[in-house]
Amino acid sequence: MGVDGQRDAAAAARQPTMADIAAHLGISRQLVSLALRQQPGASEETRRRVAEAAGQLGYSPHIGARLLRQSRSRVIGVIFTPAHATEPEIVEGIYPAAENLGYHVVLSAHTPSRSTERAVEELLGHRCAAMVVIGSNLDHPALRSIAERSHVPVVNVGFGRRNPHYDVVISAGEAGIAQATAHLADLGHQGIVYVNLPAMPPARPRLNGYVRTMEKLGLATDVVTTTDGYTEEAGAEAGRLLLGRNTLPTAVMAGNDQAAVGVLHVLTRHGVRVPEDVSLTGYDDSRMARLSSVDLTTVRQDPLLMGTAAVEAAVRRVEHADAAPTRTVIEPTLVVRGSTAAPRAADG
Amino acid sequence: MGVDGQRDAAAAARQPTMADIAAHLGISRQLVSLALRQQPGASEETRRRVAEAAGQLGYSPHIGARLLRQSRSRVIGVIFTPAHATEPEIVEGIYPAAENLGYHVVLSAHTPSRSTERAVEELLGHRCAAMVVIGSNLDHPALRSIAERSHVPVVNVGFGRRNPHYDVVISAGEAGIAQATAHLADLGHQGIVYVNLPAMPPARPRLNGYVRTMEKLGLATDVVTTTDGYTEEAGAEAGRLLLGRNTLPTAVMAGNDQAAVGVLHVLTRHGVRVPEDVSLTGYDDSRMARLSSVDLTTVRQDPLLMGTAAVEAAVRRVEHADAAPTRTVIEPTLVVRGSTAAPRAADG
DNA sequence: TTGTACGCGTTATCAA
DNA sequence: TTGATAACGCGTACAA
Repeated sequence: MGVDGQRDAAAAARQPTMADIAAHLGISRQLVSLALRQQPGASEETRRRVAEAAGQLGYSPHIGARLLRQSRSRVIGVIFTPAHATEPEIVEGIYPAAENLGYHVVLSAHTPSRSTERAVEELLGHRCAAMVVIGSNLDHPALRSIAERSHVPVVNVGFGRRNPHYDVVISAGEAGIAQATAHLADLGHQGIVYVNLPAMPPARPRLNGYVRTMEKLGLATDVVTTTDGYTEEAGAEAGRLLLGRNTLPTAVMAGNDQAAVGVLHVLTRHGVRVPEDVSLTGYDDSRMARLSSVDLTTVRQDPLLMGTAAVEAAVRRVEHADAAPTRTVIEPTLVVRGSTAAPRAADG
Repeated sequence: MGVDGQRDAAAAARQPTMADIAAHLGISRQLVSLALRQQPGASEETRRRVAEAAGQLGYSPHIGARLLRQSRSRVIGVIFTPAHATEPEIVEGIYPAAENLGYHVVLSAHTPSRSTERAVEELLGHRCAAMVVIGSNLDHPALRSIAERSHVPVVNVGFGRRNPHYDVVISAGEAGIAQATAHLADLGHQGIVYVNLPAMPPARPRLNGYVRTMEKLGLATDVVTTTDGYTEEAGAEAGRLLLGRNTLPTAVMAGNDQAAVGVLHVLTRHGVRVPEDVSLTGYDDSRMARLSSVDLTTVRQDPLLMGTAAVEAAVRRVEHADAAPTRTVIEPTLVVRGSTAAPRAADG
């Protein structure tokens, strides 16, 4: 009782531990551990009492201590950029996927003031078993270097070719843009402009999808290239370039949703109606695209699926040390909304 | 040499530890610890060799082990919603602020599939010294319960009154809206509609700011209330309500930027020009508001400042156990852009 | 300047 | 079914 009292009093100051629960119930720490982990070795009655005491004392397991003891880490580190558009949704997909496979998630933000290097360093400090890097601005050598130095499997999400150093999870940008292009051609469009955003990491496959599909359809390509960035601002720049032409095209495809919204703003502000005068498509199926006021035809990457694929690739590498890095391609789907319609010439 | 060789070989499989560095250099592990932490007790030469070996072996300190050993935790847990608009910017402000004060940051996401409770549980598992909760959808009793059960200081960012259970960091919504209202009145507007978003946690003070300022100016209040949500969709709903009226007001103030953009989309799509026909204001100075295609007059909350204030409040509570929770009000500033102008009647 | 001994909270191995 | 003991990586007295 004297010892219990001391334990209880001390527990008020710090987070309760297994020892506190054990002292509280008058049993050993180890038994508490077994009971909490649902391992064989504790009686039903003991299990019940331990669970009750844990809830009552506000016990939560010390993740660091557990990790320290266990030989193998069950932590997946995730590097992401908070301010970006699609990445948060991928993060949302990572949590349930990791949980299903029995892994923890530790997030590390990459911001203008916090380099990817720092984010990596922190994740290694948490002894993550693998790292998922979402939408980084790193090139192949940089990613390769991280994978080699960190001694843990690395999964790059968003772009990249198959390679022996890190896994890649990617949406089939070429196929997605091809679908959107074919959709516009089916509606009767012939003058289809593509707004290329070279600063966007997965810009190249999307451009390829446009060029190849147009060639296959026997249509002339018409690409507007923005100078920098790949957000609304870049789209607005493209919109102004289009307005400076003698005649507008009947359809515009933007490299992503944000740029499409930038185009939309500029066009509508100048009295051009979408889709009556110009059809418009985006890419990503971001939240903005779904707004009734935007209602953008776009291509869905399924960020949840990408998050799941990233976790599965990571866990596969963790649990099979000799497995070679893979490249997973998530097939995108066209989402037709109100921003595309047949061109007026084809109407009459 | 035999022992060193074993250490080196074993280090290839796991992350290197201080013991690996020590074995590599033939010195004691504790000396490595002193040298790495820049503590007195190691020679200049030793320090240099240790730093070199650490870099060479790819050593990074084991955060969990360090936390376990040290009596006091220097970790600040942050709960945020990845998909929200302003919160990521607050997160970006938290990192440098925490670093300045010598604290680590551990993020925990609150998503549709991951409750705040879970996020709290995980942060407690990391033995954070304090928790910062950003833009939660919890009410006062829930926050109070978290603060009491977790035994660590809690800082709520975004809304809330002063109370004895947790700190509050808030932007002065009333003052911000008052500034925007006065700005519109100065331009000559008299029929100023406020788009109230009751689902938004800090809705009340903003509404108050509008009502009180209008009364002070002797103008009639005119509030449009949305049914749910507080994003573009809610703004679009308000925009449609306004279009259904016989005459449009000359100025519309939205409860936040997202709603303002929703209003903007609906109005411009129906041929209403902003600001020529209707002036429009938002709140938050989000990235969207700064886009040249949106160019929204808004109120700046300074998310970085809020992040800094949240960290400072948390650290204060951590380092002064008997300190009472505070309420920090960040003064917002009006940002005048192109979406507001004098009404046409006042022009002639 | 360097090394020894111990403990943080947990899990794992073994014996009772 | 339970309990003693060791170990994970690190920091910190204290001794050499």
